[in-house]
Amino acid sequence: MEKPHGPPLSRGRHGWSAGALHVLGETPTAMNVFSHFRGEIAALVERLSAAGALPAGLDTSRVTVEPPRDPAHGDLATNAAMVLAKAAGKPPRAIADAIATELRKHPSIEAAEIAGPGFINLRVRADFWRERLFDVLREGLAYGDSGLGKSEAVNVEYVSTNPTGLLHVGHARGSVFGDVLASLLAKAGYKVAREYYVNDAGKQVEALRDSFIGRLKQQCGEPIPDSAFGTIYQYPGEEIADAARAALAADGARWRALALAASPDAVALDAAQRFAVGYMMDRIREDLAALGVRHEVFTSERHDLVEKGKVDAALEALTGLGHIYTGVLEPPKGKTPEDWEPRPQTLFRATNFGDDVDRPLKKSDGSWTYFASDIAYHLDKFRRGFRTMIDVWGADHAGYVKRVAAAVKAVTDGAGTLDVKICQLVRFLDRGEPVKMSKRAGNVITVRDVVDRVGKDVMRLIMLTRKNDAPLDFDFAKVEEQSKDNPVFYIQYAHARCCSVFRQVREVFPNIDTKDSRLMGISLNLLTDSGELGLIKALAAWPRTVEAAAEAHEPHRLAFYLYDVAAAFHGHWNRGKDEPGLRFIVEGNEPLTLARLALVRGVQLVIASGLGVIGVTPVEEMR
RNA sequence: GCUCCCGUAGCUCAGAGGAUAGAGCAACGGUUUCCUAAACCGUGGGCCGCAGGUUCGAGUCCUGCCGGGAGCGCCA
Repeated sequence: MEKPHGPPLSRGRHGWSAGALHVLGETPTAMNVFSHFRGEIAALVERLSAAGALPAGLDTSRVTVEPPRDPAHGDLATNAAMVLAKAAGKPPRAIADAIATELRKHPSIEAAEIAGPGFINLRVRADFWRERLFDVLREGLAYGDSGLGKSEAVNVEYVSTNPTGLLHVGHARGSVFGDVLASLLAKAGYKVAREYYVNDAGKQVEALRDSFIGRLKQQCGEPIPDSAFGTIYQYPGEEIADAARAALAADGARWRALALAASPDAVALDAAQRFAVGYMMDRIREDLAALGVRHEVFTSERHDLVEKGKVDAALEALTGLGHIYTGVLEPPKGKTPEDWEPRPQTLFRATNFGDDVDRPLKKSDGSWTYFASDIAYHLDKFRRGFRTMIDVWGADHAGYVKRVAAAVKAVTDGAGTLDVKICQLVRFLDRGEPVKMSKRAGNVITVRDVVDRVGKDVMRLIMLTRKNDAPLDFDFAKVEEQSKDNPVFYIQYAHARCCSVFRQVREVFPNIDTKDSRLMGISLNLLTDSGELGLIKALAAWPRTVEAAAEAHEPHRLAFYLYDVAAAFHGHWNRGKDEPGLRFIVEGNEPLTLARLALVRGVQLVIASGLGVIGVTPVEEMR
């Protein structure tokens, strides 16, 4: 991603450890304050070693710099003294003393205090924080972009619902989660591929085809009752009737001939299947677009794997590695199915790679199992250059994680890693009452239904208000409420308030120039209030939040962060109600107003930047 | 029976191996009907399910239990 480079403003002006920073190779992207000072402290430890105050060759990899739990302790806390104590052969507090003494000489450090078992609490000078606000203004929406990923290729696969019906609400969470995770990783400097796996090879798509043909027959006048769909024909969904209508509208003669044929040949059947799958995928893509979810790669199980022989090839590879054998599985313990019979099967030695039992690769009719194509699919991703793969699945697939992770390990010979993110169920409620998920027989509530009702912004943000592996409540009454209890409203409102300040300032200062270029040229020394500095500190936490969320594959952290920033902003705004001197627009004092506008602009940019990753529109006005 | 996920304030949940564990709601007590936009300020509330272990340090990592949810040969 293109962004203006150039070192942070504090660099080089003072000369403290200027050389050491280069040794550490810190990237000149927007500063992650915490990793910045981690680097400073690591360099300092080296200098103390060189001077003989500490032993040489200390390992500083476990040194962390974090926000202290209690803000009263300062801006930053480091555990350096404690993690170095053992190797240095000195008590933590002695090391802390040495480090703190040096840190007090640092031009950006106002105070360094030793606390508890050997923490060093740092207070950073206000000037340093004010310069971080310039970082925000300079980088704009790109603030928070990170080089963390070092352009490493990562494949994120999400949604991947079967093309046998529409995208129902149950798929919304994984869709949003995957989409935002992909955006987040891109912001953190990874090269991301957004992928959808189309399961168009199994019996289910044949059943779709047959239901589609049934609908064709019905629409061509054959006496097939609606009750046949869901019984004789597997899929009852109205969308399959839509598909039939679309087919007849496009080429009536051709599809009528197929519908009325006594026994269609294989070519005709295949054409019907392709049409039905194509139609469903179009509808799914439309609904995903309405939700703002996009993919770059659609991999077809049938066309890209099976027909290209990649399933056979993958299984041959596994065989070559010695991970496949023929054997008989034990029945599942505790609950043996009625029709259980011991039978020799083609098995993958999953137990060698952390799974609990070996897994079958062939069905009794000799065809590959779904698991077999999944192995081929992940090998295919790996061969396309993705060592890191992330799959986003629904809770109902949780039991499948171990075997696929085992297969990835086996088939890539340990070189590929798979992280499966499981999204727990969403309970859709209205005023606390569960919402029925089926409208009438065979017609479930779709993602589109909900997006049409509440909008994509609400849908997306709410889906990130919980950790992926915790269940989530989606209450229609609550998410549409305009109050501070609604996180969507609360965050949007903070952004809208920022916009409102810029609109209103013209009434007081008709000719004021509030362009970023102007704001970057002013002095921020007038920002002295604790609320103002607190807001800047909140903004300065954005790069760290992006990096941490990306590393953990946890996009929900962005939503929580934005809520915190909004809370800090609303809190400061509210203080201005009682103390007019704290308001952003100060009549008769343009320099102060400009400094505060810079702060408002920073809040606006960071919220817009964060909402951008989440895929939510930052609104300029509440309505 | 086995596997995975969850268990943190009355409720819904945050919590990146660090200090005296946080937020919102609810409860309680006050303020305000202002116009800078949909309220604001404050208070109380906790064996972080239980028991061990690793660690200088565990809500966080490991093991075992207890409780809740999901899944469990060839479907996808």
